Amino acid sequence: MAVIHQTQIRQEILETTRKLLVKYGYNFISMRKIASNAGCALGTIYLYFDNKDILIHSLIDEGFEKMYNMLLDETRKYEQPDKRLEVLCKKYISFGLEYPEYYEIMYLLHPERMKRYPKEKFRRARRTFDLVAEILDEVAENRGIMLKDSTLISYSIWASLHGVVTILLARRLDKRIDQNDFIDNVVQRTLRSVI
Amino acid sequence: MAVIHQTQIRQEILETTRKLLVKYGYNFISMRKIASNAGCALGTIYLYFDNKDILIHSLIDEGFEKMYNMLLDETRKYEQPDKRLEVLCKKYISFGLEYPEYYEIMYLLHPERMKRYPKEKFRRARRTFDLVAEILDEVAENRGIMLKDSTLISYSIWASLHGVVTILLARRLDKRIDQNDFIDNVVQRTLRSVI
Amino acid sequence: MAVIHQTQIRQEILETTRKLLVKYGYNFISMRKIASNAGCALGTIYLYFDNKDILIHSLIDEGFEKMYNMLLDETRKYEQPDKRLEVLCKKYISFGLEYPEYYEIMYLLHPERMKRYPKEKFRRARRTFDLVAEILDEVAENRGIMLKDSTLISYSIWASLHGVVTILLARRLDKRIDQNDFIDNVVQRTLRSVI
Amino acid sequence: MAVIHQTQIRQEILETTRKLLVKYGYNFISMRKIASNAGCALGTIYLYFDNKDILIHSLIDEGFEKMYNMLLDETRKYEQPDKRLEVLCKKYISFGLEYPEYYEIMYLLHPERMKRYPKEKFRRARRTFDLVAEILDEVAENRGIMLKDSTLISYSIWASLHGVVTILLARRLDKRIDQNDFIDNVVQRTLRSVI
DNA sequence: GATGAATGAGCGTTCATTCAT
DNA sequence: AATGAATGAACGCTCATTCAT
Repeated sequence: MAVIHQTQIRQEILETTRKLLVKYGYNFISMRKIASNAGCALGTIYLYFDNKDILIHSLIDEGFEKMYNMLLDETRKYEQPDKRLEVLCKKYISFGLEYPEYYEIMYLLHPERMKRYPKEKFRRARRTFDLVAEILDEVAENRGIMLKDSTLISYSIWASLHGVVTILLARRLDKRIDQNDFIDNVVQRTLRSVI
Repeated sequence: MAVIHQTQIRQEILETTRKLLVKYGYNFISMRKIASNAGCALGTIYLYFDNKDILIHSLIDEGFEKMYNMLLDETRKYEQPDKRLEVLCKKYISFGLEYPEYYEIMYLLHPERMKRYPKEKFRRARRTFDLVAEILDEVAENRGIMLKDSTLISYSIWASLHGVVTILLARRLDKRIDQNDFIDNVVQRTLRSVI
Repeated sequence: MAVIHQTQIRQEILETTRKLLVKYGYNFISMRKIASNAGCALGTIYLYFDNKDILIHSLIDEGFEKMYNMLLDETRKYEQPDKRLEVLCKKYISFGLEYPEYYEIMYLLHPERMKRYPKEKFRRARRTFDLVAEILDEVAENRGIMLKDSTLISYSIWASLHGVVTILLARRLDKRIDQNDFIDNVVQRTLRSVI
Repeated sequence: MAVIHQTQIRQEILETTRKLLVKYGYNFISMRKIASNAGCALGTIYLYFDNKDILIHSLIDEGFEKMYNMLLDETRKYEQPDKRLEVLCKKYISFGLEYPEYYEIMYLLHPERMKRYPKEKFRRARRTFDLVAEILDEVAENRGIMLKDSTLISYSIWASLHGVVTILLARRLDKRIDQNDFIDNVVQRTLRSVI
């Protein structure tokens, strides 16, 4: 019972933090605001998270988990390798745009500046690349060719997708350009260039 | 003499800010840290910059100027359009890696933190895209085709290059992958996919 | 227990602020001086008062309340209208001299510094004038005359009383003149001139 | 020549300070603003005034001088004692309203809080009261009575007039009351009550 | 386990004053 | 005599963290 209760408060804190993160951004959330929005006392947060960094890190973990599951679910819907790769790219971008709060803390914070974040946790992020690499191998096999280094290409593809997301999240796309055209162009270029 | 001295301190403040930006990131620099690292009093900064935003904006301006000049100089060395596009891409990435402090504030700062930034200054940023679009038109002309929208493609290319830079600056590239291979792969994919 | 403790610190802050107001005046008190004199941390003040203005406003409220009650209590002791008016005048002055800290912020603060003061609270201040007007009407009725405008005369009387208080608080009365003679003279002139 | 020049800058500084005082109020003027508005360097002010307080004090001196001269000029226009007293009262109030910047520093600053102000300078202020007392004596003589203490009555009258000015400067007069009616009522009450 | 009052370092900014030139 | 760059204490305020209850 007690354990269940603990988990409930913990989850409530995490969810509230996520909501505040999307609403106000990383720099404008405070432990006070989190506590009052989560409906618990300020001190209570510290029972579940040693400090603010660790709370944020927990969200990062959640984010990697959520993204991986979403990409996996989406790609499972299709069988054709090229199609699987296409939906993977599109879903990656839409995840970033749909969950900017996750995306920001997952990919925009410098690991070196997050001194208290255990670096081995970033390994969890790697699962996403393994998924891309896997699908790339399928694509290659399907096309009857050999990919020299599907991991390298995975990261290369990621660069383009990540570029799209960060540009859009930072609202740096020129107003004269349609967001969907922009996304489509990058995705098509990316698919076209994979050999 | 006095003027030289003025410029020295002003430059010292700008350089210190740049260094601290690399080291700690935008969110964790303060006027106090800048002052103490620059070896001047807190109030002295305000003799040269009206407020923190304007100090940062001065760096942004410098960054846009520097980047544009570097890209222009580099592309001028070559005549062949495809070559010009290639060195443009490579130089863009190397600028980002060489001047991370500029790159961060130029392209990663959230618009909400740029509220005080005079909008007309963003035009300076656009010059880079104009340069890309211009070279793209040359490439198309050279290949005897018409580009429907070189501006859209400029931004699309930018997304890939920007993705590379941000991944590398955030130290998110898997250690098993060679940084130069990564850069080359993205650049080659990018060039290959431009039609 | 906790509540009592809360109230104690809150009261300590209010009292300290009052003392510092007398000693240094509105312009030279700071949250830091208040905190150190109240024996608490700077941040603690903000647990009880959202900002400096609200802290001052709380004192203003207290002052209006206290003054009104004192005047009401004093005038209730007497029945004869002229006597009631006389004690009202004298009590007004003695309130000002006894609680200079209240008086200063109640009546000497510039409107520009009161911008955050909720305007409806000024109504509380008006109760004092209503009391004067009321007694003036009694005086007139008692003398068998009609006062054309008891509100105007209330403010006119106030001017004289306020003048006395501010002169004495600013220590501007010539040393050769006895303070009590001064007060008596103004009060007698005031009473005599009311028709 | 040099002396004349000195005096010119000194006067420019004093005038600028006065203007800024009326425009922004005592708390919002700074030595920097004074210097830039006076068209001299910041350091130059310190050649003529040891510190900010002394600069303000010089203005106080000017104010007392100016007020005395204005009251003297005005009362000299008339011969009839009661009339002379009336215009004295009215001029006093109109001086306060016309030169709020002077009035504020002359009469609203606590001498104790102006630690560096030489107290003997306040004696200059006394000339005004001497003028009132003088006219009061004329009034009494004219009416064929003896004033027991014209100095006391001078201060008593002053209290009423000072009350009017401070209420109006602090914008504390009820909006429903006409300012001129208010002034007239106090002046008439004051004149009527002088015996 | 849960609370929330209390802390104090830190923030961006202002400003009277000093002093080398 | 005149300058203005430089200083550093002070301001109002925020916030992560601690700890007695």
